[in-house]
Amino acid sequence: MAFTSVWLREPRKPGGPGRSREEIVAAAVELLDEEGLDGLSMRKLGARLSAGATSLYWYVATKDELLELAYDQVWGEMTVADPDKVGWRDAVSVLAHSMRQVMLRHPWLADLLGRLPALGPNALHVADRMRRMFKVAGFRGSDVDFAGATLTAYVFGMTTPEIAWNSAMGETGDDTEEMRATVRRAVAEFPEMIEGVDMNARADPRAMRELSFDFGLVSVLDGLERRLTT
Amino acid sequence: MAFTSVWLREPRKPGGPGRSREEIVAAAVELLDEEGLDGLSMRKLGARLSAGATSLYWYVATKDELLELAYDQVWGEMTVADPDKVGWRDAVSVLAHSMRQVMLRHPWLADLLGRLPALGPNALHVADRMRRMFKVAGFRGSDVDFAGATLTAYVFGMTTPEIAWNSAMGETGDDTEEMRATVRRAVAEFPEMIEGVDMNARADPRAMRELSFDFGLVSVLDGLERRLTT
DNA sequence: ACCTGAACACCGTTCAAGT
DNA sequence: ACCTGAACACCGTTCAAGT
Repeated sequence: MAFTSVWLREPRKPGGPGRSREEIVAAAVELLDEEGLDGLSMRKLGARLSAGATSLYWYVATKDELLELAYDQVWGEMTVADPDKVGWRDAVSVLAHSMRQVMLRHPWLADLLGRLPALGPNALHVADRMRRMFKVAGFRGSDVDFAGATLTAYVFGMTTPEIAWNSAMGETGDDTEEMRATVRRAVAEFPEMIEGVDMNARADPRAMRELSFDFGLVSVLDGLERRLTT
Repeated sequence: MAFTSVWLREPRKPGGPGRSREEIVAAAVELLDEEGLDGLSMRKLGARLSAGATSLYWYVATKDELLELAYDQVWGEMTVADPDKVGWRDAVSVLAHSMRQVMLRHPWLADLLGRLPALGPNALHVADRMRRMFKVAGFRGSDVDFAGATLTAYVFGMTTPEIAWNSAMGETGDDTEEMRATVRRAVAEFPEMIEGVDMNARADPRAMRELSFDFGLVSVLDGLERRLTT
């Protein structure tokens, strides 16, 4: 009914007997990394902690709360540089690359971003530092938020399809050759698309994605920088 | 095992007795619009077509195939302008706004983007035309794809959180006042964030999101344009 | 060719009951 | 304070059987 989040209510007092929140979250992240979002069920997580499936409900009101916790946990892996030392453009750039790497390391993140509120301490810390970066750059007022939203939208939007591609490939094995043939067939009636598929035929897809990410990131940063000079 | 998609195999010959694929897809989109991704189950969709839950498996191999069909269906709602007539920047801009509107109209799209392959005719048509736009702009080689990826990443990444916000608000009712208070509490230790929350306190959130989207879109377009002048 | 119902192996969550 | 098992109301998908 009301807007809720794990972070908006008091947690169980830690330090008692029984499992700790950290233990549970760590196990959840493990399971998510191994089996993906669909692989995480309360029963499986319970088993991994050698507990009954429903014991978890003592620590967590709902599965979504558990996901919020796991979510914030990995936000802690982001690298935030100090814009006063390295300059805002480098700081933002490092953060963007770091966000991408964390997402690639935890592919289930893509499914959660934008679906869950990001009010955990780690997520807030990153957001706080990012605001700082754009203020150092010279943005003022709402533009600070707009710039931040633009940057994260880009990174998130660029990395999500990359993850999907990875996992599609992971399941298929690396028969890139055969699948390119089928894609070419699907694309047969679209002249521009044929050109695109053919052009990328002999490129290394992994390297290509790095190039693409950097191309877009530079574009976004240039475009943001332009907002400052008027 | 192998990489699959509805679009890569022959459909049931249409025109026979029984339900048509269009009928089923239309019902699926309806149900998705009304109840969201979690609201669509094979049983509910079957009921809506006054059929047994499992009858659908005659037309569709799996639920994901059904989603692929619904997915491509709404790609058909995108507005694609002719860059030779209106210029590449306007054409891209119109497409970007259109993508956002379609996503807001079908919030479940956000959950599917990047999760499913987009090999349907409507999605390919849009991609084809977008490639055209960036070629008219002057991009060559892989840069055409990079520019397209950047643009769609931005729109997708920007609109996904907007949808999440909308649905969170939809469930809560519009007690924006109370929830801003709780957010402020969560954010208490992060000085930059406090400023951000306070600043936006009396702004109309809906108008704010339009502004934010346009700010970012102009930035992305400026940044892309800059790639052309070197 | 098309549709059905029963069945299988799962889910998240509640709750009374145990220690 | 913490944990359990049984139970409820769901899932997607398979398959033998019907018309």
